[in-house]
Amino acid sequence: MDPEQQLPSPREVKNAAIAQLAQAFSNPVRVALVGVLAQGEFSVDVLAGKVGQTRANTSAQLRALQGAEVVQSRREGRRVLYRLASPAIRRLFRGLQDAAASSQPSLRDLLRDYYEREDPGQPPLSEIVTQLSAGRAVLLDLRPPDEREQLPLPGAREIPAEALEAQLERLPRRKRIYVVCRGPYCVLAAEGTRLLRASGRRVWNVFASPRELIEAGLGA
Amino acid sequence: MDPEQQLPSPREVKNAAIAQLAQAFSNPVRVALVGVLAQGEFSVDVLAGKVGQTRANTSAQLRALQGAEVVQSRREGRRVLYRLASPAIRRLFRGLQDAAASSQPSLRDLLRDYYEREDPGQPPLSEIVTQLSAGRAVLLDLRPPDEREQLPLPGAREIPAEALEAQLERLPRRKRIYVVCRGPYCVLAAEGTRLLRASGRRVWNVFASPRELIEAGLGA
DNA sequence: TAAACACTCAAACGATCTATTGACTATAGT
DNA sequence: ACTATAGTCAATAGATCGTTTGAGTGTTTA
Repeated sequence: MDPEQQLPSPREVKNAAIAQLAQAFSNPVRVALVGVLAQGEFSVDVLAGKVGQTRANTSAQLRALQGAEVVQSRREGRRVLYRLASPAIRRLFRGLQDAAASSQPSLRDLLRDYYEREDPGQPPLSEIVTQLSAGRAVLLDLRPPDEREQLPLPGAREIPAEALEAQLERLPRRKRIYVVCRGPYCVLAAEGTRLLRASGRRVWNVFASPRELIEAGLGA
Repeated sequence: MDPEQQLPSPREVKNAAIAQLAQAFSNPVRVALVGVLAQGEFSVDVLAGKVGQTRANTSAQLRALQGAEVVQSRREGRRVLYRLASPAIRRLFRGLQDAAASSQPSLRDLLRDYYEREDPGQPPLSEIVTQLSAGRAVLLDLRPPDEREQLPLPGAREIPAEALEAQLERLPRRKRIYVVCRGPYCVLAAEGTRLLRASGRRVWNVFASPRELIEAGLGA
């Protein structure tokens, strides 16, 4: 019952486990990797390209994530595919993003500019889904094709972020447009929203991930 | 719009901010400090005692936490009192504990032994509060006095964990007993629950923090 | 069987982190 | 003013981390 023992106490084991888990997220490259893996399952080379790192370093950081039981891997032919280890990890990653956004003033300012979360015109998710189902609004999916296909959004217009400027004409001028990308804090979605607003359209950046949209009933 | 720029892009800023926040939790001593600070506001020396570290190291780790905007401090006389910076941090810490508990097999085994979370006899929080209000059960608060007084639980029997064995007689033999301590993953609560069960009493370790109990209506 | 591909591993380097030591600063009490 | 108390700071040494380089391991295709 003594809280201070010489041998590793359960409390120390617990704190060490939490520290180990947090340590997995303590590096920007690993955070970027988790951010991509939140979209689906990808090979080392694809991940390396998406986060802008060498193959070797990407592999090393993935192994670090695997050691912390944040990701899992499986071999398929000559590729090795990585994915998040559990829904608990997905929730934790979202929690980290929320906490970073709401607790660090510097980031909060950046994000207010970018994401306009408290945009007063933003309806709740259920209302957005209703509008989309009724055809009173359009959903625009800015994800790159390989991420899109891992969890497609039924009925969405699909334009990869980097092609948005060139394909503006595919989008209605008057109808309400909801933009979605990797998740609530995705930079691409924020930039796309700005671009579309500048073109005079009525646009909102949905503060949710594709998964949340589907869970809210999209396409059901 | 190019996702790969040479100057720090917003995405890199965001990932770096998340990494910095996670880094604050990547050390067992800092995790222990946050765990204590989740209970209230304490001075450096008190914290050093609770986590079993020197004053200097405790101060240094607190400064690291402050740099990540996880804690704040204020001076009162010759003491400096630290506290968590925001409710967002409190939520994040809880999320980290949940994720660690549910995702790391090694820890999950340890915790199953200790916390018996899936104890089939454990009613929902609201029901527990109802039983307590009606006097059909007893709430036992095992926190040390200095933490207890930061957020007292109305109507609870107060026995610090290390005094529990000596004061067993203060507790009823037949009535249902709910044990609470620092939070759902508190080792002291788990050990206390075991001790009480061994004495033949009907005991449950409430899977909640004192704050959650009060928010569930305790004493209202 | 050889070549190409996708990835991992080992070594190595500088950078960062952790904890200790002892000196230093600020406040309160005598 | 002196002393005790509470905390911070600077220096340091050992450990860990992050990334690159080049070699090595499986797997598939030619």
